[in-house]
Amino acid sequence: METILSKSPLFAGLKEEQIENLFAKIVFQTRKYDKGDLIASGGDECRSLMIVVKGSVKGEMVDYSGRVLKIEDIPAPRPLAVAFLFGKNNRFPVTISANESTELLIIPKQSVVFLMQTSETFLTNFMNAVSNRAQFISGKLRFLSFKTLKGKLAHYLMELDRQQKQTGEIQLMRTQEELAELFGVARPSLSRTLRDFHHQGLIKASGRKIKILNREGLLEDAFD
Amino acid sequence: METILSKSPLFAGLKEEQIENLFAKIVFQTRKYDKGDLIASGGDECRSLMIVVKGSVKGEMVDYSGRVLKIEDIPAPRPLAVAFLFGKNNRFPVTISANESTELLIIPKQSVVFLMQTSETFLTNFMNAVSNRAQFISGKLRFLSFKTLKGKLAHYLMELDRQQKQTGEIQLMRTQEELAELFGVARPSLSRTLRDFHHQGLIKASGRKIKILNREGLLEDAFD
DNA sequence: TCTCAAATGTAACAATTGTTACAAAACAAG
DNA sequence: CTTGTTTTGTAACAATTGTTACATTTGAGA
Repeated sequence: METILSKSPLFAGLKEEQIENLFAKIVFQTRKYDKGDLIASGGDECRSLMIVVKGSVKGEMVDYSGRVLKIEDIPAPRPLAVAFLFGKNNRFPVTISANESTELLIIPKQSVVFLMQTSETFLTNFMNAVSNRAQFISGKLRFLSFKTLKGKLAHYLMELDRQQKQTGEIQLMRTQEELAELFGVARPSLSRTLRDFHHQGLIKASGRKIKILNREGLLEDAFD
Repeated sequence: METILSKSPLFAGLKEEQIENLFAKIVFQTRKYDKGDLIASGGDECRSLMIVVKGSVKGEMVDYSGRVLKIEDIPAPRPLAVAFLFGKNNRFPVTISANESTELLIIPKQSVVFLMQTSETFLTNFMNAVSNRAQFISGKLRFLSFKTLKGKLAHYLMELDRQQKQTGEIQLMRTQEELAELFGVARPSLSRTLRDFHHQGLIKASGRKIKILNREGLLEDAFD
Protein backbone atom coordinates (compact mmCIF):
# COMPACT_ATOMS: atom_id res chain seq x y z
CA MET A 1 0.00 0.00 0.00
CA GLU A 2 2.66 2.52 0.97
CA THR A 3 4.54 1.60 -2.16
CA ILE A 4 1.62 2.61 -4.31
CA LEU A 5 0.97 5.75 -2.32
CA SER A 6 4.53 6.95 -2.60
CA LYS A 7 3.89 7.19 -6.32
CA SER A 8 0.71 9.18 -5.84
CA PRO A 9 1.04 12.91 -6.45
CA LEU A 10 -0.26 13.64 -2.98
CA PHE A 11 2.51 11.72 -1.27
CA ALA A 12 5.31 12.42 -3.69
CA GLY A 13 8.50 13.33 -1.90
CA LEU A 14 7.64 11.25 1.15
CA LYS A 15 9.38 7.99 1.93
CA GLU A 16 7.34 4.87 2.45
CA GLU A 17 8.31 4.89 6.08
CA GLN A 18 7.05 8.44 6.53
CA ILE A 19 3.81 7.56 4.84
CA GLU A 20 3.43 4.59 7.11
CA ASN A 21 3.93 6.81 10.15
CA LEU A 22 1.35 9.27 8.94
CA PHE A 23 -1.22 6.60 8.28
CA ALA A 24 -0.72 5.15 11.73
CA LYS A 25 -2.19 8.37 13.07
CA ILE A 26 -5.27 8.82 10.92
CA VAL A 27 -8.58 7.20 10.20
CA PHE A 28 -9.02 5.65 6.78
CA GLN A 29 -10.57 2.70 5.00
CA THR A 30 -10.34 0.92 1.71
CA ARG A 31 -13.26 -0.14 -0.42
CA LYS A 32 -13.51 -2.39 -3.44
CA TYR A 33 -15.64 -1.95 -6.51
CA ASP A 34 -16.41 -4.15 -9.48
CA LYS A 35 -16.44 -3.00 -13.05
CA GLY A 36 -19.33 -0.62 -13.64
CA ASP A 37 -20.07 -0.02 -9.97
CA LEU A 38 -21.23 3.46 -9.07
CA ILE A 39 -18.80 5.19 -6.73
CA ALA A 40 -20.40 8.62 -6.41
CA SER A 41 -23.19 10.46 -8.16
CA GLY A 42 -22.90 14.01 -9.37
CA GLY A 43 -24.37 16.21 -6.65
CA ASP A 44 -23.42 13.88 -3.80
CA GLU A 45 -21.72 15.52 -0.88
CA CYS A 46 -18.00 14.99 -0.82
CA ARG A 47 -16.73 14.28 2.66
CA SER A 48 -13.64 12.24 2.02
CA LEU A 49 -10.59 12.24 -0.11
CA MET A 50 -10.35 9.15 -2.27
CA ILE A 51 -7.29 7.69 -3.84
CA VAL A 52 -7.40 5.02 -6.51
CA VAL A 53 -4.97 2.36 -5.33
CA LYS A 54 -5.92 -0.32 -7.83
CA GLY A 55 -7.73 -0.22 -11.15
CA SER A 56 -9.24 2.94 -12.57
CA VAL A 57 -12.39 5.02 -12.45
CA LYS A 58 -14.09 7.41 -14.80
CA GLY A 59 -15.86 10.71 -14.27
CA GLU A 60 -18.79 11.74 -16.44
CA MET A 61 -21.28 14.56 -16.49
CA VAL A 62 -24.82 13.42 -17.05
CA ASP A 63 -27.62 15.79 -17.93
CA TYR A 64 -31.30 15.39 -17.14
CA SER A 65 -31.97 13.45 -20.30
CA GLY A 66 -29.21 10.99 -19.59
CA ARG A 67 -26.73 12.29 -22.14
CA VAL A 68 -23.18 11.77 -21.10
CA LEU A 69 -20.06 13.84 -21.44
CA LYS A 70 -17.01 11.93 -20.38
CA ILE A 71 -14.60 14.05 -18.44
CA GLU A 72 -11.71 11.76 -17.66
CA ASP A 73 -10.28 8.47 -16.54
CA ILE A 74 -8.41 8.34 -13.28
CA PRO A 75 -6.06 5.37 -12.91
CA ALA A 76 -4.15 4.30 -9.81
CA PRO A 77 -2.44 5.88 -7.97
CA ARG A 78 -4.20 9.16 -8.52
CA PRO A 79 -6.45 10.91 -6.04
CA LEU A 80 -9.96 11.96 -6.79
CA ALA A 81 -12.20 14.74 -5.55
CA VAL A 82 -9.24 16.80 -4.27
CA ALA A 83 -10.83 20.04 -5.37
CA PHE A 84 -14.19 19.31 -3.83
CA LEU A 85 -13.22 18.62 -0.27
CA PHE A 86 -12.82 22.27 0.66
CA GLY A 87 -14.53 25.42 -0.52
CA LYS A 88 -18.20 26.29 -0.42
CA ASN A 89 -19.81 23.67 -2.57
CA ASN A 90 -18.65 20.26 -1.45
CA ARG A 91 -20.40 18.25 -4.10
CA PHE A 92 -19.17 15.96 -6.79
CA PRO A 93 -19.54 17.69 -10.12
CA VAL A 94 -19.38 14.37 -11.93
CA THR A 95 -20.67 10.88 -11.59
CA ILE A 96 -17.88 8.46 -10.83
CA SER A 97 -17.87 4.77 -11.59
CA ALA A 98 -15.37 1.95 -11.79
CA ASN A 99 -13.84 1.11 -15.17
CA GLU A 100 -12.68 -2.24 -13.90
CA SER A 101 -12.09 -4.02 -10.64
CA THR A 102 -10.95 -1.15 -8.49
CA GLU A 103 -9.86 -0.39 -4.97
CA LEU A 104 -10.14 3.00 -3.30
CA LEU A 105 -8.45 4.39 -0.24
CA ILE A 106 -10.87 6.65 1.59
CA ILE A 107 -9.64 9.35 3.95
CA PRO A 108 -12.15 11.51 5.78
CA LYS A 109 -11.78 15.26 5.47
CA GLN A 110 -10.72 15.61 9.09
CA SER A 111 -7.84 13.25 8.55
CA VAL A 112 -6.84 15.17 5.44
CA VAL A 113 -6.69 18.32 7.54
CA PHE A 114 -4.50 16.47 9.99
CA LEU A 115 -2.19 15.34 7.21
CA MET A 116 -1.87 18.90 5.94
CA GLN A 117 -1.03 20.18 9.38
CA THR A 118 1.46 17.41 10.04
CA SER A 119 3.31 17.16 6.76
CA GLU A 120 4.36 20.24 4.89
CA THR A 121 5.12 18.09 1.88
CA PHE A 122 1.58 16.77 1.87
CA LEU A 123 0.27 20.30 2.20
CA THR A 124 2.12 21.61 -0.81
CA ASN A 125 1.30 18.48 -2.75
CA PHE A 126 -2.34 18.96 -1.95
CA MET A 127 -2.25 22.61 -2.92
CA ASN A 128 -0.64 21.70 -6.21
CA ALA A 129 -3.14 18.93 -6.79
CA VAL A 130 -6.09 21.26 -6.31
CA SER A 131 -4.50 23.80 -8.63
CA ASN A 132 -3.87 21.10 -11.19
CA ARG A 133 -7.50 20.11 -11.03
CA ALA A 134 -8.62 23.64 -11.65
CA GLN A 135 -6.23 23.82 -14.56
CA PHE A 136 -7.39 20.54 -15.99
CA ILE A 137 -11.01 21.57 -15.80
CA SER A 138 -10.16 24.89 -17.40
CA GLY A 139 -8.62 23.00 -20.27
CA LYS A 140 -11.80 21.01 -20.68
CA LEU A 141 -13.79 24.19 -20.59
CA ARG A 142 -11.59 25.75 -23.21
CA PHE A 143 -12.04 22.68 -25.32
CA LEU A 144 -15.81 22.85 -25.09
CA SER A 145 -15.68 26.55 -25.81
CA PHE A 146 -14.67 25.75 -29.36
CA LYS A 147 -18.07 25.89 -30.86
CA THR A 148 -17.66 23.94 -34.05
CA LEU A 149 -16.78 20.30 -34.35
CA LYS A 150 -14.11 21.18 -36.87
CA GLY A 151 -12.57 23.46 -34.31
CA LYS A 152 -12.57 20.84 -31.59
CA LEU A 153 -11.11 18.21 -33.87
CA ALA A 154 -8.42 20.45 -35.31
CA HIS A 155 -7.43 21.57 -31.84
CA TYR A 156 -7.41 18.01 -30.59
CA LEU A 157 -5.24 16.75 -33.41
CA MET A 158 -2.72 19.51 -33.06
CA GLU A 159 -2.61 19.11 -29.32
CA LEU A 160 -2.02 15.38 -29.70
CA ASP A 161 0.73 16.08 -32.17
CA ARG A 162 2.35 18.47 -29.74
CA GLN A 163 2.32 15.77 -27.09
CA GLN A 164 3.63 13.18 -29.52
CA LYS A 165 6.74 15.16 -30.45
CA GLN A 166 5.44 17.28 -33.28
CA THR A 167 6.19 14.75 -35.99
CA GLY A 168 2.90 15.42 -37.70
CA GLU A 169 2.17 11.72 -37.37
CA ILE A 170 -0.48 11.07 -34.82
CA GLN A 171 -1.55 7.82 -33.30
CA LEU A 172 -5.07 8.00 -31.93
CA MET A 173 -5.33 6.24 -28.61
CA ARG A 174 -9.10 6.05 -28.55
CA THR A 175 -11.90 4.77 -30.70
CA GLN A 176 -14.00 7.26 -32.59
CA GLU A 177 -16.83 6.30 -30.30
CA GLU A 178 -14.81 7.41 -27.29
CA LEU A 179 -13.59 10.53 -29.02
CA ALA A 180 -17.12 11.50 -29.93
CA GLU A 181 -18.12 11.09 -26.31
CA LEU A 182 -15.20 13.24 -25.23
CA PHE A 183 -16.20 15.91 -27.72
CA GLY A 184 -19.82 15.68 -26.81
CA VAL A 185 -20.93 14.96 -30.39
CA ALA A 186 -22.47 12.06 -32.26
CA ARG A 187 -20.10 9.47 -33.62
CA PRO A 188 -21.08 9.76 -37.29
CA SER A 189 -20.59 13.50 -37.09
CA LEU A 190 -17.04 13.00 -35.96
CA SER A 191 -16.41 10.46 -38.68
CA ARG A 192 -17.80 12.84 -41.27
CA THR A 193 -15.64 15.73 -40.13
CA LEU A 194 -12.55 13.54 -40.14
CA ARG A 195 -13.36 12.54 -43.69
CA ASP A 196 -13.92 16.15 -44.72
CA PHE A 197 -10.47 17.10 -43.46
CA HIS A 198 -9.08 14.13 -45.33
CA HIS A 199 -10.83 14.99 -48.58
CA GLN A 200 -9.61 18.55 -48.36
CA GLY A 201 -6.10 17.21 -48.18
CA LEU A 202 -5.51 18.73 -44.77
CA ILE A 203 -4.82 15.42 -43.10
CA LYS A 204 -4.22 11.87 -44.20
CA ALA A 205 -6.31 9.52 -42.13
CA SER A 206 -5.91 5.79 -42.31
CA GLY A 207 -7.39 3.97 -39.41
CA ARG A 208 -6.00 5.36 -36.22
CA LYS A 209 -2.92 6.81 -37.84
CA ILE A 210 -3.39 10.38 -38.83
CA LYS A 211 -0.88 12.60 -40.55
CA ILE A 212 -1.23 16.34 -40.49
CA LEU A 213 -0.45 17.59 -43.97
CA ASN A 214 -1.31 21.24 -43.64
CA ARG A 215 -1.39 22.88 -40.27
CA GLU A 216 -2.29 26.35 -41.43
CA GLY A 217 -5.02 25.06 -43.69
CA LEU A 218 -6.42 23.05 -40.83
CA LEU A 219 -6.65 26.05 -38.55
CA GLU A 220 -8.02 28.19 -41.31
CA ASP A 221 -10.72 25.73 -42.25
CA ALA A 222 -11.64 25.03 -38.66
CA PHE A 223 -11.83 28.59 -37.42
CA ASP A 224 -13.56 31.14 -39.52
CA MET B 1 -6.42 49.65 1.15
CA GLU B 2 -6.46 47.37 4.18
CA THR B 3 -10.14 48.14 4.59
CA ILE B 4 -10.89 46.78 1.15
CA LEU B 5 -8.64 43.78 1.64
CA SER B 6 -10.24 42.76 4.87
CA LYS B 7 -13.38 42.18 2.83
CA SER B 8 -11.55 40.05 0.30
CA PRO B 9 -12.05 36.30 0.66
CA LEU B 10 -8.30 35.81 0.92
CA PHE B 11 -7.95 38.03 3.96
CA ALA B 12 -11.26 37.28 5.62
CA GLY B 13 -10.84 36.72 9.32
CA LEU B 14 -7.84 39.00 9.57
CA LYS B 15 -8.00 42.42 11.18
CA GLU B 16 -6.89 45.45 9.25
CA GLU B 17 -3.97 45.79 11.56
CA GLN B 18 -2.84 42.23 10.92
CA ILE B 19 -3.13 42.76 7.20
CA GLU B 20 -1.07 45.90 7.50
CA ASN B 21 1.62 43.99 9.35
CA LEU B 22 1.70 41.26 6.71
CA PHE B 23 1.98 43.74 3.87
CA ALA B 24 4.83 45.49 5.59
CA LYS B 25 6.85 42.34 5.04
CA ILE B 26 6.12 41.51 1.44
CA VAL B 27 6.71 42.87 -2.02
CA PHE B 28 3.68 44.09 -3.92
CA GLN B 29 2.52 46.78 -6.28
CA THR B 30 -0.67 48.29 -7.54
CA ARG B 31 -1.50 49.00 -11.14
CA LYS B 32 -4.29 50.97 -12.77
CA TYR B 33 -6.23 50.13 -15.89
CA ASP B 34 -8.74 52.03 -17.97
CA LYS B 35 -11.94 50.57 -19.30
CA GLY B 36 -11.20 47.99 -21.96
CA ASP B 37 -7.50 47.66 -21.13
CA LEU B 38 -6.02 44.21 -21.53
CA ILE B 39 -4.75 42.83 -18.23
CA ALA B 40 -3.63 39.35 -19.27
CA SER B 41 -4.00 37.21 -22.35
CA GLY B 42 -5.03 33.60 -22.26
CA GLY B 43 -1.83 31.56 -22.33
CA ASP B 44 0.27 34.16 -20.54
CA GLU B 45 2.34 32.88 -17.70
CA CYS B 46 0.86 33.62 -14.33
CA ARG B 47 3.52 34.71 -11.84
CA SER B 48 1.57 36.85 -9.45
CA LEU B 49 -1.62 36.84 -7.50
CA MET B 50 -3.85 39.75 -8.40
CA ILE B 51 -6.61 41.25 -6.36
CA VAL B 52 -9.13 43.67 -7.76
CA VAL B 53 -9.18 46.55 -5.31
CA LYS B 54 -11.23 48.96 -7.39
CA GLY B 55 -13.55 48.48 -10.36
CA SER B 56 -14.07 45.13 -12.02
CA VAL B 57 -12.56 42.88 -14.67
CA LYS B 58 -13.92 40.19 -16.94
CA GLY B 59 -12.53 36.85 -18.06
CA GLU B 60 -13.27 35.48 -21.51
CA MET B 61 -12.14 32.53 -23.56
CA VAL B 62 -11.29 33.42 -27.11
CA ASP B 63 -10.82 30.83 -29.80
CA TYR B 64 -8.62 31.11 -32.87
CA SER B 65 -11.35 32.72 -34.91
CA GLY B 66 -11.98 35.39 -32.32
CA ARG B 67 -15.21 34.01 -30.95
CA VAL B 68 -15.74 34.81 -27.36
CA LEU B 69 -17.20 32.89 -24.47
CA LYS B 70 -17.57 35.06 -21.42
CA ILE B 71 -16.64 33.24 -18.27
CA GLU B 72 -17.22 35.75 -15.52
CA ASP B 73 -16.95 39.20 -14.06
CA ILE B 74 -14.73 39.72 -11.06
CA PRO B 75 -15.52 42.85 -9.03
CA ALA B 76 -13.50 44.28 -6.15
CA PRO B 77 -12.41 42.97 -3.72
CA ARG B 78 -12.03 39.55 -5.26
CA PRO B 79 -8.78 37.89 -6.18
CA LEU B 80 -7.99 36.57 -9.62
CA ALA B 81 -5.78 33.79 -10.92
CA VAL B 82 -5.72 32.03 -7.53
CA ALA B 83 -5.90 28.62 -9.14
CA PHE B 84 -3.18 29.29 -11.65
CA LEU B 85 -0.35 30.35 -9.42
CA PHE B 86 0.54 26.82 -8.37
CA GLY B 87 0.32 23.47 -10.13
CA LYS B 88 1.94 22.41 -13.36
CA ASN B 89 0.48 24.75 -15.91
CA ASN B 90 0.84 28.29 -14.70
CA ARG B 91 -0.98 29.97 -17.51
CA PHE B 92 -4.05 32.09 -17.67
CA PRO B 93 -6.87 30.06 -19.16
CA VAL B 94 -8.76 33.21 -20.02
CA THR B 95 -8.12 36.65 -21.36
CA ILE B 96 -8.69 39.28 -18.73
CA SER B 97 -9.60 42.89 -19.36
CA ALA B 98 -10.95 45.80 -17.39
CA ASN B 99 -14.68 46.44 -17.41
CA GLU B 100 -14.18 49.96 -16.13
CA SER B 101 -11.54 52.05 -14.47
CA THR B 102 -9.85 49.44 -12.33
CA GLU B 103 -7.04 49.05 -9.85
CA LEU B 104 -5.22 45.81 -9.15
CA LEU B 105 -3.03 44.78 -6.28
CA ILE B 106 -0.27 42.54 -7.57
CA ILE B 107 1.55 40.13 -5.29
CA PRO B 108 4.37 37.98 -6.67
CA LYS B 109 4.14 34.25 -6.12
CA GLN B 110 7.04 34.28 -3.69
CA SER B 111 5.25 36.75 -1.47
CA VAL B 112 2.13 34.64 -1.63
CA VAL B 113 4.14 31.70 -0.38
CA PHE B 114 5.42 33.88 2.43
CA LEU B 115 1.88 34.89 3.35
CA MET B 116 0.80 31.27 3.43
CA GLN B 117 3.68 30.34 5.69
CA THR B 118 3.12 33.30 7.96
CA SER B 119 -0.64 33.35 8.33
CA GLU B 120 -2.59 30.19 8.84
CA THR B 121 -5.76 32.11 8.13
CA PHE B 122 -4.43 33.21 4.79
CA LEU B 123 -3.41 29.64 4.02
CA THR B 124 -6.83 28.20 4.65
CA ASN B 125 -8.45 31.10 2.85
CA PHE B 126 -6.23 30.48 -0.11
CA MET B 127 -6.95 26.77 -0.12
CA ASN B 128 -10.65 27.47 -0.02
CA ALA B 129 -10.33 30.04 -2.76
CA VAL B 130 -8.58 27.59 -5.07
CA SER B 131 -11.20 24.97 -4.32
CA ASN B 132 -13.95 27.45 -4.99
CA ARG B 133 -12.40 28.25 -8.33
CA ALA B 134 -12.31 24.61 -9.30
CA GLN B 135 -15.92 24.32 -8.25
CA PHE B 136 -16.94 27.40 -10.17
CA ILE B 137 -15.25 26.18 -13.31
CA SER B 138 -16.87 22.78 -12.88
CA GLY B 139 -20.22 24.51 -12.76
CA LYS B 140 -19.42 26.28 -16.01
CA LEU B 141 -18.37 23.01 -17.52
CA ARG B 142 -21.57 21.37 -16.44
CA PHE B 143 -23.48 24.23 -17.94
CA LEU B 144 -21.73 23.87 -21.29
CA SER B 145 -22.23 20.13 -21.15
CA PHE B 146 -25.92 20.68 -21.72
CA LYS B 147 -25.90 20.21 -25.42
CA THR B 148 -29.08 21.91 -26.52
CA LEU B 149 -29.90 25.55 -26.14
CA LYS B 150 -33.25 24.62 -24.67
CA GLY B 151 -31.43 22.64 -22.03
CA LYS B 152 -29.11 25.49 -21.15
CA LEU B 153 -31.91 27.99 -20.99
CA ALA B 154 -34.22 25.80 -18.93
CA HIS B 155 -31.40 25.03 -16.53
CA TYR B 156 -30.46 28.69 -16.31
CA LEU B 157 -34.00 29.84 -15.61
CA MET B 158 -34.59 27.27 -12.92
CA GLU B 159 -31.24 27.99 -11.34
CA LEU B 160 -32.02 31.71 -11.29
CA ASP B 161 -35.39 30.97 -9.75
CA ARG B 162 -33.72 28.91 -7.06
CA GLN B 163 -31.43 31.81 -6.26
CA GLN B 164 -34.31 34.25 -6.29
CA LYS B 165 -36.35 32.42 -3.67
CA GLN B 166 -38.28 29.99 -5.81
CA THR B 167 -41.18 32.31 -6.48
CA GLY B 168 -41.34 31.31 -10.09
CA GLU B 169 -40.95 34.98 -10.94
CA ILE B 170 -37.54 35.66 -12.36
CA GLN B 171 -35.90 38.96 -12.98
CA LEU B 172 -33.18 38.68 -15.60
CA MET B 173 -30.15 40.69 -14.64
CA ARG B 174 -28.56 40.67 -18.07
CA THR B 175 -29.42 41.61 -21.60
CA GLN B 176 -30.15 38.82 -24.04
CA GLU B 177 -26.93 39.80 -25.75
CA GLU B 178 -24.96 39.07 -22.59
CA LEU B 179 -26.87 35.89 -21.92
CA ALA B 180 -26.20 34.64 -25.41
CA GLU B 181 -22.51 35.29 -24.88
CA LEU B 182 -22.63 33.42 -21.59
CA PHE B 183 -24.33 30.49 -23.29
CA GLY B 184 -22.02 30.58 -26.24
CA VAL B 185 -24.85 30.94 -28.77
CA ALA B 186 -26.07 33.58 -31.19
CA ARG B 187 -28.41 36.19 -29.82
CA PRO B 188 -31.34 35.53 -32.19
CA SER B 189 -31.15 31.84 -31.32
CA LEU B 190 -31.62 32.65 -27.68
CA SER B 191 -34.49 34.99 -28.46
CA ARG B 192 -36.14 32.33 -30.57
CA THR B 193 -35.86 29.68 -27.87
CA LEU B 194 -37.26 32.02 -25.28
CA ARG B 195 -40.19 32.68 -27.56
CA ASP B 196 -40.71 28.96 -28.16
CA PHE B 197 -40.96 28.34 -24.43
CA HIS B 198 -43.39 31.21 -24.19
CA HIS B 199 -45.57 29.98 -27.04
CA GLN B 200 -45.69 26.54 -25.52
CA GLY B 201 -47.06 28.07 -22.35
CA LEU B 202 -44.10 26.89 -20.31
CA ILE B 203 -43.07 30.37 -19.29
CA LYS B 204 -44.49 33.85 -19.50
CA ALA B 205 -41.88 36.25 -20.77
CA SER B 206 -42.40 39.97 -20.81
CA GLY B 207 -39.22 41.95 -21.13
CA ARG B 208 -36.81 40.89 -18.43
CA LYS B 209 -39.51 39.50 -16.18
CA ILE B 210 -40.03 35.83 -16.70
CA LYS B 211 -42.53 33.63 -14.93
CA ILE B 212 -42.12 29.90 -14.89
CA LEU B 213 -45.53 28.39 -15.49
CA ASN B 214 -44.67 24.74 -15.82
CA ARG B 215 -41.49 23.40 -14.36
CA GLU B 216 -41.99 19.79 -15.35
CA GLY B 217 -43.00 20.74 -18.85
CA LEU B 218 -39.92 22.89 -19.12
CA LEU B 219 -37.59 20.09 -18.15
CA GLU B 220 -39.44 17.65 -20.33
CA ASP B 221 -39.32 19.85 -23.37
CA ALA B 222 -35.69 20.79 -22.82
CA PHE B 223 -34.34 17.34 -22.15
CA ASP B 224 -36.88 15.30 -24.04
C1' DT C 1 -7.62 -19.34 -41.54
C1' DC C 2 -12.21 -18.48 -40.19
C1' DT C 3 -15.62 -16.28 -37.52
C1' DC C 4 -17.73 -13.04 -34.81
C1' DA C 5 -17.86 -8.75 -32.53
C1' DA C 6 -16.39 -4.26 -32.51
C1' DA C 7 -15.21 -0.26 -35.01
C1' DT C 8 -15.59 2.58 -38.90
C1' DG C 9 -17.53 4.59 -43.33
C1' DT C 10 -21.36 6.44 -45.34
C1' DA C 11 -25.86 8.16 -46.89
C1' DA C 12 -30.46 10.35 -46.41
C1' DC C 13 -32.99 13.03 -43.87
C1' DA C 14 -34.41 15.67 -39.49
C1' DA C 15 -33.47 19.01 -36.12
C1' DT C 16 -30.99 22.65 -34.29
C1' DT C 17 -28.41 26.67 -34.48
C1' DG C 18 -26.04 30.43 -37.04
C1' DT C 19 -26.27 34.51 -40.10
C1' DT C 20 -28.04 38.52 -41.76
C1' DA C 21 -31.06 42.03 -41.97
C1' DC C 22 -34.55 44.84 -40.55
C1' DA C 23 -38.55 46.44 -37.70
C1' DA C 24 -40.44 47.39 -33.26
C1' DA C 25 -39.94 48.47 -28.58
C1' DA C 26 -37.69 50.14 -24.53
C1' DC C 27 -34.81 53.32 -22.49
C1' DA C 28 -31.96 57.26 -21.38
C1' DA C 29 -30.69 62.02 -22.13
C1' DG C 30 -31.75 66.33 -23.43
C1' DC D 1 -42.04 64.96 -25.41
C1' DT D 2 -38.47 64.08 -28.72
C1' DT D 3 -34.44 62.07 -30.23
C1' DG D 4 -31.02 58.84 -30.63
C1' DT D 5 -29.23 54.53 -28.87
C1' DT D 6 -29.69 50.04 -27.15
C1' DT D 7 -32.28 46.06 -26.78
C1' DT D 8 -35.52 42.86 -28.40
C1' DG D 9 -38.52 40.39 -31.85
C1' DT D 10 -38.68 38.19 -36.03
C1' DA D 11 -38.10 36.13 -40.61
C1' DA D 12 -35.66 33.75 -44.40
C1' DC D 13 -32.19 31.12 -45.42
C1' DA D 14 -27.51 28.77 -44.70
C1' DA D 15 -24.65 25.76 -42.18
C1' DT D 16 -23.84 22.41 -38.88
C1' DT D 17 -24.86 18.51 -36.28
C1' DG D 18 -27.99 14.68 -34.92
C1' DT D 19 -30.41 10.35 -36.07
C1' DT D 20 -30.97 6.14 -38.06
C1' DA D 21 -29.77 2.51 -40.68
C1' DC D 22 -26.85 -0.29 -43.05
C1' DA D 23 -22.46 -1.69 -45.43
C1' DT D 24 -17.69 -2.42 -44.84
C1' DT D 25 -13.48 -3.09 -42.48
C1' DT D 26 -10.64 -4.44 -38.72
C1' DG D 27 -8.97 -7.21 -35.15
C1' DA D 28 -8.98 -10.75 -31.65
C1' DG D 29 -9.73 -15.47 -30.70
C1' DA D 30 -11.01 -20.12 -31.74
